[in-house]
Amino acid sequence: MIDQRFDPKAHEQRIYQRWEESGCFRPSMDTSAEPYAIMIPPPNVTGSLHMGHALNNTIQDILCRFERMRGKNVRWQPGMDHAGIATQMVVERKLAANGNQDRRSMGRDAFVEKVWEWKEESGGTILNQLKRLGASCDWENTKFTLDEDLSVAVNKAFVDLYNEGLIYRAKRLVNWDPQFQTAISNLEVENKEVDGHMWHFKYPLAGGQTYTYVEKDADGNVTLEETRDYISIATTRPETMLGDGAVAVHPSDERYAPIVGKLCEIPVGPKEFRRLIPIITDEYPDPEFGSGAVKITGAHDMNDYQVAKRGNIPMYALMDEKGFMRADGEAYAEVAVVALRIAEGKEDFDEAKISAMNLVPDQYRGLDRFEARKAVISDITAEGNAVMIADPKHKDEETEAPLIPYVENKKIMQPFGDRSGVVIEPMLTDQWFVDAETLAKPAIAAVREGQTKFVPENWDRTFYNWMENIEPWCISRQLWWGHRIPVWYGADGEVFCAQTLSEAQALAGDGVVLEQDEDVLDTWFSSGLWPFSTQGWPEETDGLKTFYPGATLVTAFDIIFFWVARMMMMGIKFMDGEVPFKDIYIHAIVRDEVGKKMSKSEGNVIDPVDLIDGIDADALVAKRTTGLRQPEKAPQVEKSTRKRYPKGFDAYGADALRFTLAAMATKGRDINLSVDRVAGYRNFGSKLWSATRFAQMYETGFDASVNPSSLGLALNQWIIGELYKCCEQVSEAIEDYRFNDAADAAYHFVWDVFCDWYLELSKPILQGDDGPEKDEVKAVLGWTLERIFALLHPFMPFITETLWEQTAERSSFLMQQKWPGLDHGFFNQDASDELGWVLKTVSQIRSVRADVNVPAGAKVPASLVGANEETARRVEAHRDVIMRLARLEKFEIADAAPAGSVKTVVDEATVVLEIADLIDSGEEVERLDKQLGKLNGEITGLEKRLGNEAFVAKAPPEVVAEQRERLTDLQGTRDKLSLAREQLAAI
RNA sequence: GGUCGAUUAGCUCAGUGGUAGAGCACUGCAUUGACAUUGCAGGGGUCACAAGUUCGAACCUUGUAUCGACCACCA
Repeated sequence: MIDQRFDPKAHEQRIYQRWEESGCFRPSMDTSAEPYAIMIPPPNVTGSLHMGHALNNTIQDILCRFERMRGKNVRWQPGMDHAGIATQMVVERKLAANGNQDRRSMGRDAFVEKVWEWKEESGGTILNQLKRLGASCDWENTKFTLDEDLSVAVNKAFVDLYNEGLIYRAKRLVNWDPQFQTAISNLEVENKEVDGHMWHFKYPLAGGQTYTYVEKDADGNVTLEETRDYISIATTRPETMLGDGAVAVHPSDERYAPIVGKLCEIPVGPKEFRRLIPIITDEYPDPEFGSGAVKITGAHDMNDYQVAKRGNIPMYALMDEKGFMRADGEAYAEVAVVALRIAEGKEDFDEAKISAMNLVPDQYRGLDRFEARKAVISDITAEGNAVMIADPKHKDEETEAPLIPYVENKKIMQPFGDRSGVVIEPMLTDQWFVDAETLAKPAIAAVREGQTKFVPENWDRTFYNWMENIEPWCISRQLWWGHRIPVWYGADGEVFCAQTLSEAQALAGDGVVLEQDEDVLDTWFSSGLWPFSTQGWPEETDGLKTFYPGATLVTAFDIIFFWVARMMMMGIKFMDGEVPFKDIYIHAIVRDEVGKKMSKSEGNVIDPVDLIDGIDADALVAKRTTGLRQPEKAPQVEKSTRKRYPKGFDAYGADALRFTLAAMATKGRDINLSVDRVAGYRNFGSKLWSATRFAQMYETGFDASVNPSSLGLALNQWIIGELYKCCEQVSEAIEDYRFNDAADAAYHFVWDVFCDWYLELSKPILQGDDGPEKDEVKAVLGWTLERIFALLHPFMPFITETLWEQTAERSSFLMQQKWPGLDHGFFNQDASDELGWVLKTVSQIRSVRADVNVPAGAKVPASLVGANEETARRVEAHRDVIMRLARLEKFEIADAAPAGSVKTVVDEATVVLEIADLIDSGEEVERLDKQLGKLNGEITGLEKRLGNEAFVAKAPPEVVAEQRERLTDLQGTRDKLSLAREQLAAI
């Protein structure tokens, strides 16, 4: 006999170890079996399991276990991502904490060695957490993106793309992270709205020239006309004025037509060396916005960069890699003179010359960019070059309002590094790029042609939208942790791209001294190769042949661009045009139960491991309040956590968590995770456990063989039919990625049908005399339970495997058994009708008893009036069990009902409870009236519909017939009930 | 500005044109034998709003309102 309850802690890890040791997670490599592969989205080596991972991996595990049981050759490919920036950050912080070391003083090799040490010691806890969840990955084939074989793949991919011209080096404006001092891709930049200011400054015209500035309204009437010796500019980033190369206005802007082509002065820096820049036209400025004139700082703004390129405007870089104003090069006085000659067209320039020029005036050199901003603003204002307006604070006063500098407070979008959280600075630097546009085309086509399908399909719009507007992908990072770019330079900068140093040397020729590029590749470059690099590419391995393309990619939408798109591009490119996976299942983001994103700063994170192992309230609060960025938030977090989870979390176990996630995994977008539901599904596991215990009490034969088509009892035929129906529903739902439907179908069958009905119905037989009927029920009971174990196994692997193990001597694991319902579909309509009638009869009698307040324990005499032959037969067959479940003293066929009894109609017959003395006839009339009212409402509706000629003519005939039949049934019921009511009222 | 989505029971959510559903919560009853992590019964919804298509709309179309996500943005 199994224990009274299932204790997850006693079994989960033990069972997992047994599975792993026996090699159950390895692919069968059975050549006759259909291959089935899922590539895990490799978690960061620094990562630890969060709810998103738990959902993601539960879904993958359900698919893998399901397909494995269906006989497929399954590889769930696990591994980890080296996560360049994140990992380097972790280790750098750790070094700083332990003795103030920094990577630059250590040197590259020593630092990288440290990271490896850290990886071996602390990296990859997430993989062990996945095991706690029950993930059936092929662990023996675990890969890491920096493994030697994967690095070979990375180098080959790079070299091939380079040789085809799809990777190139260029000087471009890229997103620069001043904290990590590296370029990052567009995707790693998060644009956030922040409170900002827009300053308005005057750029004086060269040589004191003036012009007539005219503003007109929509009808062409002059609203302002004045003589100006300046052009007004608005900016949110005054410090970049130092690098302006021009002022641009729209070609159609009449206000500035008189001064286009003239020079104006940047009103900052030493007076005697003021730089002059040309006023040019470009389509970019919006005449409606600000003053209509835009300062062009090609080296520090993405839009200005385009304008500068079009107009051949020099792009002066102002900052160093830390985001400080440059302090290198010649003194400002000397450089400014050169810049003036360039602006006047008197001196030629090229890229190298411009980038060597440091146009930061001496007094700003070395300042942090935000300090420099303050200084620039105050200097310009002091000199009187700020645009002034009347102070709005004084607008109601009679005296003239004093003038103040024109500074607008407004929300501006600012780019932040998604890892560092600091403001990103566009910087002109040499970087490596992938020609993403070329690679994207076949990937777009593959989705359009249906070689790869998004599930739910509307995500393809998001995919197209991004892929069709894709920009060159910046793949070089100024980091040390990652795949070093396989490019070597000769002494004169000649480029040799090759997979190894010796190959590069061969290209360069003997004796040439080669230096390898210092940069590493974007982590996503190697992740993009994951579906084939993990299977041995570029070697033609069995793994590659068998498991490429994979079946399904399971991931969240926030990674479609980062990863999915790149795998599509790379997979098609390197695997002869074949897509890396057939389906892309995009699942929801897990939020807290009120729909808030889980975040450390909100203190609402639910750690999956806490739900599995349990955590008490104090520990939970402590966990949620430590590490908050805003300490003032902590007390609130503590309060809300204690209120919501006064007892912390029970140890619900992995199965309950998995089942919850599956049941909530609809094809919508968000999952609001409620701990109550986890508790509910933990109870479901207990229910199954105790049902098994029940079976054991009657010495049920587990491991028995049952032939569904040669059973004697309708009860058994019925439950097996229901089981198969359920198996089919679950299979179809999983195939269709409707995990919630699959979980619901299984839950409903096990609890509502099997436990609540089958077990109750079987009790009289199990507790009765020995004989063939009892033997059959015992066999079917055990057999059905075993199929239930199998059916639930993909969702609840631990408890089902434990039950399997503990109910009989087993020669193999449950996870290796056949998926139920494959071989013999069995459904007996007669048995289904018959048991349907039993269930209906019992339920209705129970309902009536409760309605008229018959004491729950009282046994009442009952009879059935108007039963046809078949019903009479059913009464004989099921009398015992009906009497037991409905608590009847007798249940007999009768010709007429005794007066004053309580009645309910089941199909053609009327059940009569002979309890006139127990009840108040007035209340009973009321009850019947209520039911009749409901019935009449429905009948009226149906009659109206069926009376509508258009309905009868146009609706499908089967629908009309169905409604007719329903109407007849309802009318029959109504007639019987109203007869009962009249009899009762007559007393 | 572009794109996608949501609005159904007190709460969290299913529901692809034909009788409005689940879990939790709530109410009443039930305690020796599988299970109180339980059982039985019950209350509770104008499916955001409006118009349209249709014999018939929670579902299709259009519009409105509110909320959300992503992308791109005005110096």
